[in-house]
Amino acid sequence: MRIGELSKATDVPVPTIKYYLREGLLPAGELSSPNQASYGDTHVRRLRLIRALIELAQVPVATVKEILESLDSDTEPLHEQIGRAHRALTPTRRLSATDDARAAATTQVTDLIADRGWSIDPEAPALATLIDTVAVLRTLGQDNLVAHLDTYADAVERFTQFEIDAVTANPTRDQLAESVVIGTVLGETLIASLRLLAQESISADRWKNR
Amino acid sequence: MRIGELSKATDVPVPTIKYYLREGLLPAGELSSPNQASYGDTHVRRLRLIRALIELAQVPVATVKEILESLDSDTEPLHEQIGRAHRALTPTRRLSATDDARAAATTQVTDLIADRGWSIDPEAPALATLIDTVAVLRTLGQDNLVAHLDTYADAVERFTQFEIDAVTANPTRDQLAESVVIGTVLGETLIASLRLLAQESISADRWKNR
DNA sequence: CGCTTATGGATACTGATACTATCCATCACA
DNA sequence: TGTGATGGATAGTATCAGTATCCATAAGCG
Repeated sequence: MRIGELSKATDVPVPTIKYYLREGLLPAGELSSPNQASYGDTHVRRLRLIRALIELAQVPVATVKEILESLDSDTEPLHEQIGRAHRALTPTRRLSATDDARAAATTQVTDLIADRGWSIDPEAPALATLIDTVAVLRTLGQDNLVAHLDTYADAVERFTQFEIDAVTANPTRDQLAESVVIGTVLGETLIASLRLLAQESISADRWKNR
Repeated sequence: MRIGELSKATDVPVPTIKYYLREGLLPAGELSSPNQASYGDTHVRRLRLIRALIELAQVPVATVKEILESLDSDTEPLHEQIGRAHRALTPTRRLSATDDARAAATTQVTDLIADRGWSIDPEAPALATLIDTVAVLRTLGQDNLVAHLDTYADAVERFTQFEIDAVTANPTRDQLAESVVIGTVLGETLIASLRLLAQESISADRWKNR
């Protein structure tokens, strides 16, 4: 398959494919001569994955690169790989919540984790994000949402459990790792859009007239 | 409160505040003379909200503007407002899934909605995103994840229901609308980070050694 | 009163990101 | 044999989210 065909197969413009090659998102094709390379099925798959991450999940190119690199290093333990993907997916932010809201958020989240018996690395990037989010919600006066953190955690635990099960069903380790990454990233998009739909439906029922 | 104090109170640099004023994210302060304005508590709140949307939820500035405009138009019915926020939050994308995956995804999602009795506008932006996501997951060979769409929907329905309840508790319509927007956007961040934490915990338990 | 600092408003500049465009010396193939 | 595609390199572009600079004026202090 030449680059033009790859482009046709995936609907990605040739210059964009070249760009991804340059950036190291997509492995180079097999060179048969200095200006002739051939691409295979893995390239089609990989390219589709790249586009899904970028367009659907809005992951920045640099982050996609990191994620794919971790995917391609099969020496790394799976749990490490997940950690790497999580880190890549969690932006660093510096936020303005009031100090007491932040303190309250920290204890609330710590308690939640303890209550559920979750084993969380204190350095986990998602931990900081969660605390920040709770703190901001409090600062913005949304205490009644935050009060039900537990309900959220219940629901989340539910689908996370089966996600891991579904993903574990993969026979080879490589497939497993890929599934984990895809599941982590696109799963979020899936959940988010389901949630918006559910909201729309419920809001339609409840607020037709307000 | 002058702009410098507003800056100190929210930890947002003065030039950035000026930028938000220019862009119409933040209403102008009350002018006492041609170059002297005073800002109040609403500005502090609004600015915090803006930063939360931008930094935590990664919402682009232009989208924040749209959302806030809809928030400030109290003539608009609540359901319309939510639709507007959803539209602003859903990026338009053009994706490469295989045609049969896309067809399968469309029927699956349509069935899901019918089964649950959800009332969804066929134009709902989240609908297209959901179909795309399912289609891409299928194309990428993640059928076992997609097979449990229903499980996801269950969990999502669970917290959406109580979110709407929590938010409905707001006394005034303005507060309600604000809560809805904050809940919609920051709720997603909350759920996403909870999910990452749950994943980390389960993955730690299961794959310590792989 | 005078002097330093801050302010509102306007305009210009910057750095990052994600591509596009152009060029060129091959190469495939009709 | 010539027309179009290709790999590789380099340069250009559009958008985004701020920063920086300037200016005339105003506030706060000593």
